[in-house]
Amino acid sequence: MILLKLFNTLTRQKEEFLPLGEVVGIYTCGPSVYQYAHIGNFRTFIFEDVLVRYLRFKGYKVKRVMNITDIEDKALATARKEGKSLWEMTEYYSRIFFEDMETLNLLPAEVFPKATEHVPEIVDIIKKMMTRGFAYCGKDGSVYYDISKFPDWGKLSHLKLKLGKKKIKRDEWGEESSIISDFALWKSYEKEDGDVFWITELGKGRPGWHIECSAMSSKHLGTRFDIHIGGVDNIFPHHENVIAQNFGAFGENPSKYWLHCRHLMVDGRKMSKSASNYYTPRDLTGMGHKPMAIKYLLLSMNYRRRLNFTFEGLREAEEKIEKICNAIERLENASGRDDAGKLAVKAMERFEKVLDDNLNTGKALEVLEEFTDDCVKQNPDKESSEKIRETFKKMDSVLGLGLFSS
RNA sequence: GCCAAGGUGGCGGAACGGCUACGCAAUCGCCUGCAGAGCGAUUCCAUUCCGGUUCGAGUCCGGACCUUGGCUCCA
Repeated sequence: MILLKLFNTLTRQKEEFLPLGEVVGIYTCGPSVYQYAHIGNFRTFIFEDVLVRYLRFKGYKVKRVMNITDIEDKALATARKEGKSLWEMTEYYSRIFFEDMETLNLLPAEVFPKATEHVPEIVDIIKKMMTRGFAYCGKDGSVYYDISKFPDWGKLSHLKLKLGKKKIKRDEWGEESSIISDFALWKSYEKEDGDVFWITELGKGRPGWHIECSAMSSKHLGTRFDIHIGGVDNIFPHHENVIAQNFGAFGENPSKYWLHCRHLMVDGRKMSKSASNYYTPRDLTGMGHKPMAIKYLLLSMNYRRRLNFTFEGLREAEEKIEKICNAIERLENASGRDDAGKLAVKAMERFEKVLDDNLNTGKALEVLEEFTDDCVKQNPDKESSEKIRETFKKMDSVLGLGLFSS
């Protein structure tokens, strides 16, 4: 079997994918459920989906965990502002998220752990860090990670920051951004938290932002698993801190491969919630665009490259999908004489080759398009048209474009 | 400022140091009762700039300029 190569942020190199054990463990940073997820977020989720599908296609068993971040400063602030309870709000946006996943034909993860349902595990892992001397209790009652104890800090993001002693409890911009700071693992209760608190051995309070990923990944995948994925904006500080935490608690980096999906741009700028220049899947479907066209567009570029979202691109994606579906439909009544079976074999080989190279979905779509063109030009006989259909099915099982569902 | 990524036709985007993809747009045909879809053909003075290496550079080296991203909200 040809090996898949993946770009590991940790080493900044493409590496051959060699799993640690029988089942490939994948942890993916899921949505923060205080807003609608936008198609930039979904670029990462779609990439993850194709990776999982492709690994299964290659015969691996995969266990994927996708966390649901249902507690953090922004979520609390949003709930307060909208006059809703945190639970009410996160429940709503989680439901929407799952609906959107289905709309985009994304496979569900094996586990969708919620931060609020893992407080005992969170407390436990913080206690481990304290026992091992990586965490301490601050004067304000919060528990902080002592960054000076972790020599490898910064290895993932390659940032050269100065060691400082500024503590960050709230997830806000520090005034001196070039100074590394101890960050909160457990945030002591404050009035604005309202009814959101847990009474634990660490006192009355709530989990910090980064800790859930350490707690939930170690619970559901063990302290060492294969792949951790997220958007590039998670590299720093989130994943850097996750690595620090795991080292503090278990003495090792939790993941062998760290994959990061680059941002989706709109009009040449990053699509983000804070810049409010984003579209959600339902914005676009509401305008009459097909979900699979959105997906097609988001897959049309290798995940490590920036992709600029335009409506022209969306329209093109729509046309390409239609073209492919039309070609498949025609095969149904094929009654020609050409033995086109070779086409299918060749296309499949190329398809795998480009995906093996760091999951280049953009090129995979090109292969799919060219294969479509080739098939249309021929007049396949019954037998080879069956082969061709099978090949389309296989490709679709990896890309999840629902080519056969209409 | 520091750390990255990148600059290719009207647009989007490929390209082991050699044969100048491909798609969109545009034009013309074929097919069609009309439309759509499909097929064929055609058009377009493209590699940010300046040096260097080479028989040969979009590709390698050096230097500018510009764009974007990260630098404690974020997929």
